Amino acid sequence: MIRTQNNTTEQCIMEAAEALFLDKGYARTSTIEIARVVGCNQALVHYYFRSKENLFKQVFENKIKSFCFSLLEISEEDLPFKEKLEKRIGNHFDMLKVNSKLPILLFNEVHTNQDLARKIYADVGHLPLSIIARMQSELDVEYESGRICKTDAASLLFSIFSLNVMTFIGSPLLRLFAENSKEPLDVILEQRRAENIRLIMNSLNP
Amino acid sequence: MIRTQNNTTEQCIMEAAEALFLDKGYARTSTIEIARVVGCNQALVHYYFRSKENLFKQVFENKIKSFCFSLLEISEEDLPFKEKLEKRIGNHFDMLKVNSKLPILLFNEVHTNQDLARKIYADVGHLPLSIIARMQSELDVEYESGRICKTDAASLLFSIFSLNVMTFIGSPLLRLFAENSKEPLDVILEQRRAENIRLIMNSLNP
DNA sequence: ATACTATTTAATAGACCTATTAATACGCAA
DNA sequence: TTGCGTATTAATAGGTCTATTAAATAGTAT
Repeated sequence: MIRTQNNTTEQCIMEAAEALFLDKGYARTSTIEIARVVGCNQALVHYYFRSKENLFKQVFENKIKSFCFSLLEISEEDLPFKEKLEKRIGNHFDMLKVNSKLPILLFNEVHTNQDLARKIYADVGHLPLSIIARMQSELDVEYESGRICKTDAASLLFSIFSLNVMTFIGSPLLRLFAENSKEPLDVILEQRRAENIRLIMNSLNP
Repeated sequence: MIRTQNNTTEQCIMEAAEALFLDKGYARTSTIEIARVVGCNQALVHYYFRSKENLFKQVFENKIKSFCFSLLEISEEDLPFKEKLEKRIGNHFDMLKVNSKLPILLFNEVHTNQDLARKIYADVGHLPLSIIARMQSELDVEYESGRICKTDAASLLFSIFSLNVMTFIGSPLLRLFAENSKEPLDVILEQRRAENIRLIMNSLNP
């Protein structure tokens, strides 16, 4: 058996699986192909992970949570609200840039695979409530002191989420839309990052 | 053979295929299942459409174009720019609501299926340029007369597209985010529609 | 009715895939 | 070295899927 890293076989399988799932989606990825990439026998994939579905879950379990709620995590820094929010939006964007193929994979699975959707829901369905509430109280304070307009936290967060995530889900279209500028994708992404922040901050004006 | 409509068999197959592809994605949908839904022999699917891929293309060919560029179509009404834009954003949203499962299907196929991506690109890749240019000139006129801030058409259009499309791709999350309100999804969608328009219009302020 | 065409069916070849099983190789402690 | 647990392999059962073929049926024009 040939391994590329000095990782354990189990780790190698997870890494190969992650790359393939992200590239081709769940349905189009086979355990045979995962094994071929790792350079091991296909039975090993089942030896370590029992089933393809289980492998998928193990690979993405943690990523799912951080993907869904990285935006909601309260940064501990003690900055004025607006600056803190700008930072959060940017951080969220950067996190997505590093995992740019994750959103389309997860949303596709959730949409086409009822079972997985329920599983994820059970896992993380309870999280947003408390975090949104905390955000709401921050927003209320700002509103009271006249620095922003009255704002619903859930709605705001979903808007940020939409703008940032769609930059990566829509990257094929983004290329088309930005064809005028002939810029490399990286530059376009930087522009989107700035524009997303601007859009959101603008929307808070009293 | 049992048909539900008095449509031709060919139409029935296309309708069943559309519904199944939208529900379960391309990879998880089999020609066998399509035939089962229609109530005909599986060979008929190939008799009329030769291959599953071909069937997919025939079903979604037109929808792909209207999906990608419905936003760009210039409405002929002769309204002030801002009112026209508000209308366009709303129309785009409404079109998506009627085809709410289309975005995730198309983006997933484009991301996981290189061939299809190239095919679509060849089909529609040339469209945006001229239309964005027209939009840009409208924006420039508004800018010159001081009614909006300097605005890049492609960027604006992509933002609108992001907010509207993500409402439907992200509907599972939207439910979570909006769990506080306990509103039915339809009400939440109306809120998003209004909020998307507000966000964009706000971003144009000089 | 006859002949010809279009539609539909049954049957199946040929791939490929998941998961399991039984056998083999390996590493290491006693 | 022997023995034992872990890792790995080959082989394959059993399933599903796409696409094709040849035969049967329905429809229509003459």
